[in-house]
Amino acid sequence: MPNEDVYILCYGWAVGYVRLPDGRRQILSILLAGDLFSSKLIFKETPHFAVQSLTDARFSRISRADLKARLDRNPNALGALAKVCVEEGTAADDLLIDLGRRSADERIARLILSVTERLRSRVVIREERYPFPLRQQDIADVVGLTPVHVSRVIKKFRQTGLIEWAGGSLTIVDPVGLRRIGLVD
Amino acid sequence: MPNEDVYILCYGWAVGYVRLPDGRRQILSILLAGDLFSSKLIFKETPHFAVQSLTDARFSRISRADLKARLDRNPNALGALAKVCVEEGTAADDLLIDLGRRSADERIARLILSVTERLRSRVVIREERYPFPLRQQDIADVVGLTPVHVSRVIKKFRQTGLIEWAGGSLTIVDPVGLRRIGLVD
DNA sequence: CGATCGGTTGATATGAATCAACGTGCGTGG
DNA sequence: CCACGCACGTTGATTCATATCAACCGATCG
Repeated sequence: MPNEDVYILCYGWAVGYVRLPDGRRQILSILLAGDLFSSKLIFKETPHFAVQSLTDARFSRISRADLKARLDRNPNALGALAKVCVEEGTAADDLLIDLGRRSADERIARLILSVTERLRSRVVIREERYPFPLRQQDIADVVGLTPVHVSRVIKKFRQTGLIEWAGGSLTIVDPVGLRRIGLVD
Repeated sequence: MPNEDVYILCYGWAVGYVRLPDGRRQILSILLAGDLFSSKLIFKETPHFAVQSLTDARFSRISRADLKARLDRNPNALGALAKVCVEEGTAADDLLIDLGRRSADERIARLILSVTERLRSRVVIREERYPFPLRQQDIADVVGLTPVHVSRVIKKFRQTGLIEWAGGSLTIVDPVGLRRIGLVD
């Protein structure tokens, strides 16, 4: 159904996803505090995906009409919006390349790297330890794999001393090694 | 390098793609006459992908500064641009779902359906026969498969009487059957 | 007329999925 | 406080979809 409003995640983690009728799920984006659910929804009343929180979360609602009015009045707000759109688009393109052309190891390494990178630009990180509330099922649904395969890859990453991950918090033990796997580009 | 201009495909077919250093290629979008190379490039000087034509093609160049000026002056042009951005974004999301969660058969059926759908809205089609200049390698690079696997799937589609395809032109013999494979959503 | 390009085909290999069992922590209700 | 159920992760065995390798074919073109 059409929706009058547009949402921003204020606190916590969430994902934007699509579920097919037979149960398959694809996560389109991982949302962190400060993210619009999608810039597309500013101009599109009927969303083509759903949003679900992974942690306690808060979001705020903005009336689309208000937002547009403010955009018209404030010309440099437009530039900011454009920037958000571009970032969202290139993130989608990056994920496309991952899903189309990269191996499971590469995809998961890159997911970890990209999320920690985004995290680092927003919150204070102490000694390479990041909050990481994604379940393995969620990771699987981002990178197009099975949760059991994700489990095996993560196990390998742990055993080779690349990462530590327990209780929703992650530390990258060997950033160089992880980048060697993920940063083919 | 930064680029002052922005391009529109006027005639022919092209693809926007990324090539990884080891040769792997992922096509991000199939461009038809009338398409912007990418709406992202209006606000972003350094493109993150390359474009290559599949047929004879013509494109026209527009200065980014001019375009922005025109956009400022003409408020309902902004709406048109927004629409293009949204369409581009949802197309990317659709492909993401394909690559992450759908089988080879589904992906290829959907690719055929989506391209013919776009084609139908722009040119006159006679008796379900479409121009289709993609090579199997190109199809493979869109849907994240190998050209030889694409060949096998196409063979199956031909043998089961779904499509005919030869000499760069395609006809959908059994649209219902093709949609039954591809339209799980 | 050989060379190249795109496609086809068969044999084989392999990455990831599937199926199934088990473990472990945790919240909840008795 | 215990017992149960549930969610999540792990592990092993097996299967399956797709990749890889290699040969060949037909059309096109210089």
